[in-house]
Amino acid sequence: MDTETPWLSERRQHIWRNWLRMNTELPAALHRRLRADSDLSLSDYDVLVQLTDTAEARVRVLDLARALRWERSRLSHHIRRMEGRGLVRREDVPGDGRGAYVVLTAHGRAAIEQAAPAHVRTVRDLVFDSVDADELTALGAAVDKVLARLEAAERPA
Amino acid sequence: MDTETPWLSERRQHIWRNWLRMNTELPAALHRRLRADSDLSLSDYDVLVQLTDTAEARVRVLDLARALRWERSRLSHHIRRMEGRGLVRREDVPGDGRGAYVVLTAHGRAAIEQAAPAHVRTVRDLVFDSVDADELTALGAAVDKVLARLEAAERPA
DNA sequence: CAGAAATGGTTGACGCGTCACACATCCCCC
DNA sequence: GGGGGATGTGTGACGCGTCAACCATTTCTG
Repeated sequence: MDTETPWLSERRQHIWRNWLRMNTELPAALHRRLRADSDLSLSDYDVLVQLTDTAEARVRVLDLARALRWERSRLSHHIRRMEGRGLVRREDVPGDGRGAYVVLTAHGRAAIEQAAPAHVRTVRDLVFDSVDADELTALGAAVDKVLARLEAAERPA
Repeated sequence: MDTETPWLSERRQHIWRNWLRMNTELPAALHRRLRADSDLSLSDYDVLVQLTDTAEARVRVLDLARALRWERSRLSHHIRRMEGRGLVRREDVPGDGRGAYVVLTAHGRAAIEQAAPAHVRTVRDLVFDSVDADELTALGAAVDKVLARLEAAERPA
């Protein structure tokens, strides 16, 4: 506990507020555009990306949760909903009676292949086209450092 | 539509993924710590900050929504819950029969005054202590540009 | 090989955010 | 001054994320 607990400087406060604002509005904008261009939510998209990244288009639930950094239960709920829309399906794991695969369906593959180009364009349009090379480098470094700090701080908890 | 619709470069993809990850984990960490140190959620905190920023500790609902960049209905729901916990209360607006003030209660003031120092420390600990001056400058610039692009892109919609 | 503990996954309840709509009040203009 | 639209706010339904508990299976340990 500091003796004074000073507030953030004017400048830091400004950066911090804008940072927070971008943090809420950028995903919201990406989400809106993705929904406008496809029938996928941002979460659906993330799940499908993970599935298409693997050769078999088939991933164990826990591996998927780890890759997405989602809680198991969140993933389970989401998979159930995606299954209902025919984007993925569950399959038993031969060797392990507890396990379950999440498998990309043909419909799911078609959905992400149709959605991906516009989404990538949106990301480039809203983010990468806005910042120049130096800023991007600094941004990447800052992000890496904050992430490292986050992991160090939250690990022992 | 591009003829090729190229994916993002390896480097950009890396930055982008880490950016997204930080975007989800930093607020989550802030939220956890705030909850651990107080009875406030991050949203509660934001609302209370807006109220303490005004001399009268009393703000019109619509002004509050604009300041927070929240939807009116979201704010309405949230105020109802906060009212139930005694953090704020609603008051009629004398001149305008439709309007409503959101007023900070003594309990609400006590809550944020108790929570703020630790929260500010958390922000400094997790963010500002991690990045050096140059990176912070670039980060601020990048955030400003993305925000400007976002507003330009979403305005006509 | 019998428990006990760990692992993989699901479920239910609850708070939150969004969307569409409802509703009252105010303002304007004829 | 009496509609008609605009403005300010609240509500209900629904999808999502979290938390705690649960169940089935596997693995460990004696």
